[in-house]
Amino acid sequence: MSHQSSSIFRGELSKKTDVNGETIRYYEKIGLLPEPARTTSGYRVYGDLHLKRLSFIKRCRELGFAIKEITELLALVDDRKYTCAEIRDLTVTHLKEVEEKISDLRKMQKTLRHMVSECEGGQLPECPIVDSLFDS
Amino acid sequence: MSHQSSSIFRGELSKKTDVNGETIRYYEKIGLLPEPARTTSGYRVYGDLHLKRLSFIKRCRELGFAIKEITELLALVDDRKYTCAEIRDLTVTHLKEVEEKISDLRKMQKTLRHMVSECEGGQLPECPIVDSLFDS
DNA sequence: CTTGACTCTGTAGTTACTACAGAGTTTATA
DNA sequence: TATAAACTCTGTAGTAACTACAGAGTCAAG
Repeated sequence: MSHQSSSIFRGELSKKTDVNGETIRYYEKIGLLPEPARTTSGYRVYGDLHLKRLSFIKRCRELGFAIKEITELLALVDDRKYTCAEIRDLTVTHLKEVEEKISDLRKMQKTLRHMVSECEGGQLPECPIVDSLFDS
Repeated sequence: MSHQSSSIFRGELSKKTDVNGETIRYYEKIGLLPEPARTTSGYRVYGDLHLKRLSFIKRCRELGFAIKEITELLALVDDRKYTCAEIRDLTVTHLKEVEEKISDLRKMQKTLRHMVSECEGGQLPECPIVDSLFDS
């Protein structure tokens, strides 16, 4: 038996996962992270499962999943009833959202670039950017 | 003198600009849209200047400018002291923000696409997506 | 035994809106 | 003219996902 379950306080969980300490409390409050055990004085005591779960959450957030989406993913995983197809569906849906955002931002980028290219950045109060912002 | 200044209520300003009526009130509250005149009964009365300004704001928002950025743009324009270079700077800064978002989202897109491509979407509770979410 | 670093709770602030509730006003129609 | 529909008013609260306190208690080192 070589693996010991490590017990840590919030600060260390925060360090290990690179998730803000307040955010950890927040995740607990909204039910994303299960309530940990407490010391007699009330300190939260986290174990390996919390560490694993919080890392999962962090990775999902980094990939732009919304909390609600993560909740769904975790619900499937927690149930142990998920099928690969369900997880895939959620991921594909999220991927589509990401791609739509990219497409919106590309449109902005194009327009902004055009506006900037029209502008010579002179010292006069005549600006084609302002003009184009006023003409919709 | 053929141009009359049109006086309209909030609902019509909302329709003409396609900006939610509550949002108009909000813009007034935060000082983005100047307080309009009122009828004796207290109804807001908007004129052409409000229409023009709100259209400007809307166009900026569509281009992803933050309220704070729009405030800065409008301050420069209101002062009549702006130079083309200042406006250009703000726009270039914003363009860079947009481009960073695109770059972040592209990374997400790439990872998500890879995850999805690894997954066959079968009926079994074994999912490479879940695995890759758990391994950071 | 005291100092500093940690943790606890609850609450408020952030961004950019959106959505009421409850009351008064205007307008169109019968 | 009466009344009903549609509009507007105010203030407040909710949304997403945190972040930042204040004020109090706790733990570890020197």
